[in-house]
Amino acid sequence: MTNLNNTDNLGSDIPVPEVVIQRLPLYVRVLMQFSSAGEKVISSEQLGTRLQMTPAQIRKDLSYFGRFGKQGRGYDVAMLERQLREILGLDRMWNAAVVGMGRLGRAVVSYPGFAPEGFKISAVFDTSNAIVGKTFSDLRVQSISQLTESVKELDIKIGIVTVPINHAQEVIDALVEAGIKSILNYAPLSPQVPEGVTVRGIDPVLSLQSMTYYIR
Amino acid sequence: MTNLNNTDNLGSDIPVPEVVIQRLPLYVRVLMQFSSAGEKVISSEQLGTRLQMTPAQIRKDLSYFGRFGKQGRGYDVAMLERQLREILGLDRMWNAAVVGMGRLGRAVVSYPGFAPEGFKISAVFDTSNAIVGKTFSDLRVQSISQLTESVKELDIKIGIVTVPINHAQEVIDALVEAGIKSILNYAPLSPQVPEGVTVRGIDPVLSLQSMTYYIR
DNA sequence: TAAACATTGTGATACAAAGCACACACTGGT
DNA sequence: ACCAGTGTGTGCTTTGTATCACAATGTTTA
Repeated sequence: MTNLNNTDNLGSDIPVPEVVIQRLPLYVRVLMQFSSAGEKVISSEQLGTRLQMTPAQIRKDLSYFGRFGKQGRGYDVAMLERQLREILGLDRMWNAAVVGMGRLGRAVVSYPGFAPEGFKISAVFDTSNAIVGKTFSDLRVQSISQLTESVKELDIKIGIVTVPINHAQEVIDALVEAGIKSILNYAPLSPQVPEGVTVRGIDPVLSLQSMTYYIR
Repeated sequence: MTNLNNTDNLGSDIPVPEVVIQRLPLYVRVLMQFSSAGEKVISSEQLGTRLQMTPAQIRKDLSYFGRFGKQGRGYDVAMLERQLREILGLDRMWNAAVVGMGRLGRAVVSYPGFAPEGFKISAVFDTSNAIVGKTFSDLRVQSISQLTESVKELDIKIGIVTVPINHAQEVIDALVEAGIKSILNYAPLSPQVPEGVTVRGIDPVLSLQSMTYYIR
């Protein structure tokens, strides 16, 4: 143990490519699997096989954030998972609001996959008065006009859009207006958002439509 | 260079990048919007604004497949949509099988967005005997052991996986075994598949997990 | 303690995608 | 019939991403 004081180029401000960021959660997921299989250590090679990518790429990706491995050995599973979670901001809870309480919105609020990963749906909204006031999964549906207020009060940082396509853009505008910077969009359109706001689309039809190219 | 004999590189076999293929459905979507707004003609600039990308990129993408525009004018909306649909193989119907008839699977079969785009869910399966035999949306749940047979009989080309994570890999193996080359995977894992099989994951948690990086 | 082995971290290199910029082609007005 | 205006298609340049390949550093074995 000669020099562990590796404060190097970590503070450098070249931005990390977005593709890299998008891969980190995949690493976290595999690490969880290894962890629950009782493995203490993992190599870039093992990670690579699981994710069908080259070991080199994984090492490069990780090297953007620090030096987490040990030569001749690999990465400590628990430690690497902790580090990656911290980098991604997954070491805390995030409050989300769902807008659109139709069939899809109700499926989303009752989806059991969010909570274990630290995403809590703390408020739900709808544009239609017919639905406002009803309760789903212990959440009373609020009018969209109360969005800004609730966002502040409940410290909501994520918006999930499950309204029909014809209301999607206006709802997204409202979320942006309320200060939301991260939006998960289930509506089948490419919304217009100002710079600084991140939107990720969930769109099974788009996925299918690009797959058919390969089986034509 | 006075050679205008441009019969060229359209038949060339350099493969079209996958990113390009994935963008084509976005173009189709915007074209539909323009079409139903009564617009007859669209420019790469207009397309670009809608999709938040540069006009040049759109023109480049399209040029992989032919010359669809008219200088000084733009693209004929109806014609370009037809062309792109043909390229993507969207000028026909596709039969799909859903495997996993739990909460998620049932949501998927009753999702009204697939049919209008030519994706028909023609059979549904489950691994559990408790569910086999029941009927959802007019489809009788079959045992997974009948997969290969049904795939042939009903000309199923697409598999949609909605089983819990612990059964996902085996179900995907079964689909591959049955000759399926295109899989839409809702289970939160990166499955192992042989070369030649395309998998697209639908994974809201992954999307959220990479967004939090930017709001930390 | 030393030698054989394993695996990281990274500069250099190769490959891929995006954007620029302009010749060319079409349109519409006079 | 011409000219001004517009927007495509594409070669070239720039930017971005993935891979290679190896020195450095750790582990294991005897």
